[in-house]
Amino acid sequence: MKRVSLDMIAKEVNLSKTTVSMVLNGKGDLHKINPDTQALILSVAKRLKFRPNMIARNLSTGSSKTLALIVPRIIDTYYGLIAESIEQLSLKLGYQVLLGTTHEDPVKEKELLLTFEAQQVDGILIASTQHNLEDIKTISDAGLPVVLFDRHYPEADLPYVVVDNYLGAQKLVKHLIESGRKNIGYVGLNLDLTAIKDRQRGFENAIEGRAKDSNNLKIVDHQHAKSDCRKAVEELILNQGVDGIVFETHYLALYGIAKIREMEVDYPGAVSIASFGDHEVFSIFRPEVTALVLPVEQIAQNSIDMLMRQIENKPGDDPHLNKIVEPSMKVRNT
Amino acid sequence: MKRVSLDMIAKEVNLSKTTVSMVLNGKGDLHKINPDTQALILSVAKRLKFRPNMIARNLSTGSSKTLALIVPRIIDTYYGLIAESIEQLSLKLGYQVLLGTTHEDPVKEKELLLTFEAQQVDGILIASTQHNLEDIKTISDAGLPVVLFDRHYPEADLPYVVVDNYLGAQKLVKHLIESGRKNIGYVGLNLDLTAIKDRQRGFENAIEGRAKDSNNLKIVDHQHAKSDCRKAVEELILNQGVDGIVFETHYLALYGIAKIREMEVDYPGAVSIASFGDHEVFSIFRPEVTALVLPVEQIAQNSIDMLMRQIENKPGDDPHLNKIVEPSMKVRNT
DNA sequence: CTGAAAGCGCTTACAG
DNA sequence: CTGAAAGCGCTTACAG
Repeated sequence: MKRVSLDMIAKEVNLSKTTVSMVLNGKGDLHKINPDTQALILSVAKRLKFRPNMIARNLSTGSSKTLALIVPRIIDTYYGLIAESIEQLSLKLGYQVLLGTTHEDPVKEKELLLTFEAQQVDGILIASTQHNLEDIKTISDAGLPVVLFDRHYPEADLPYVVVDNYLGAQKLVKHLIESGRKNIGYVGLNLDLTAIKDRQRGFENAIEGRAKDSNNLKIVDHQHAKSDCRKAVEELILNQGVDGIVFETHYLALYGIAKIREMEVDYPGAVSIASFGDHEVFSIFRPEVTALVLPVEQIAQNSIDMLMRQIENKPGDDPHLNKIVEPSMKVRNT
Repeated sequence: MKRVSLDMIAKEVNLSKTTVSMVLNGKGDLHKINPDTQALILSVAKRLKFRPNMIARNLSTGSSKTLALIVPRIIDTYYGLIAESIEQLSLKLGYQVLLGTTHEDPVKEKELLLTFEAQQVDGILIASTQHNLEDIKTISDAGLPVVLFDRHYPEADLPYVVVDNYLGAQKLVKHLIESGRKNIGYVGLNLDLTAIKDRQRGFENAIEGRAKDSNNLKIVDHQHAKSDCRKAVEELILNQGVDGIVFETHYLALYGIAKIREMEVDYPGAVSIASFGDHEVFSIFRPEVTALVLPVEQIAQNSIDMLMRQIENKPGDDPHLNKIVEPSMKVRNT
């Protein structure tokens, strides 16, 4: 594939690469290049369909104009939504985004981190498995901007943007209580993530004082989430007699709803539910499912902002960046 | 950020960059470099945590080792799944993937195409809006490998991998007929895509001979898919008295199911449904939803294969590549 | 207002 | 078995 280069244009117009480069980078006026010269260069570049070789430019400028985005999985619509936002925002700022998915595997995550570093990305946005602090630290210390989002390492001094999971869980419980529920259950995952623990703490704390029963808190194995969740729901309703259930994440809610529908219970009359995290089908279902919605655009925007601040970092400006974003209730019919 | 370069290693071991480069690229034996020398270089590189600057390598080799993936939207789980597969496969082959989403906007698509080309990607995988043949042609003719997937331009001579939509629609109808349905309706989108038209043709053809009524074929505006789909379902059931409905895509099925559930009909007893394209919730719903599943891994695998064949293209090997992949019925309870 | 030249960090054909 | 040197296609400090 023979592409037209700066050099070819320079020859065509009988000027130096320097001049051509300046003009084509919009620095013509800055360098006081003759307007006619500029017009000529521009027109020739257009005629020849010149597209600069970004690789060469990147090598020269030391910036690749690409960001890396690492998420557990892209088909999780929560991360999918964030990915879309980030892609849009990056593009607007002139950055491409490289995508990587870990499937919660720290080894895969480590590989991705190293590869992206080698690819000279200008920054990394990562929803980590939370089992790679070492590598992330190393990369960050080496001067490559990193922002943790959704998942962070509380013990580390790295920029992050996360949801207020504790508050979120409380909001869910509060909503159920206010709608008259007296005996609330919870179905959560056995994942070793701060986000998850915060949700469980939030639930336990909010439930305080009310018919509090540790059997109302069901933790299911994330490997067998579907069957275990169905079992948990059954127990909560049959044995614990709950009249409300909080699901720790959207897909647990999905599993739970299916189970409830099969059971002989008045739903959402006798058993009402609320999900931590929204899902596209929640507003399609009848009854529509009440959920705590996580502000994905805010997460994306803050993450990008934080990353850009680091990328454009003036030395001395060492911002201890972090942002805790507030989720909001979307009360629907359950 | 000061990184260690080939040069630093060369100085450290008192050898030339050439030798170091060869060894680090695993070509040591090929060039008969002394094994001890090799061992030394390797160990020093490791100690210094050398990571080659891919940008520099790319400029030198003329290959960026990155692929571009362009899809309408990543939160559509169908494309999400394909994206995940492609990402995995690419990584295995040593390619990173750059992501772009068009949201069905040809202008956005064109921008992405040009940017990726400038970024020197080694190949482009695209589920096109089907309104950019010119640009794709130009890029492909310039020698940049392109594979169209899911959406193709039938009039153009470009490599593609698509689903057999015509056959798929027929399978859906056949299934409904075989399960005793006599009066089948269809809800589709007003999109100007070959895939869509093939589905509608497939339906019409399969329904031939049976109580065929053009009012059984409802085309809804994709801008107001939700409300229009609900309306269509209502008409099909109330006015047309259908006992089975084929939905042209997973989200139409989602909308339709919600509507059916609200209506006073025996579902799936009196009205059974089947969806073109699977969705994660279909197996969670009770009853579980019958769907035609599109072989995403196959699509991903074939697309990558086709792209790689072009990338490694020996001149003279000008393969008219294309693959039509077969969808399969996943019969569940509806 | 414009250009010659060095440099970004690699790879590789050629030479010995 | 190893190295000097050119080259990939840009940018930019410096000079005039």
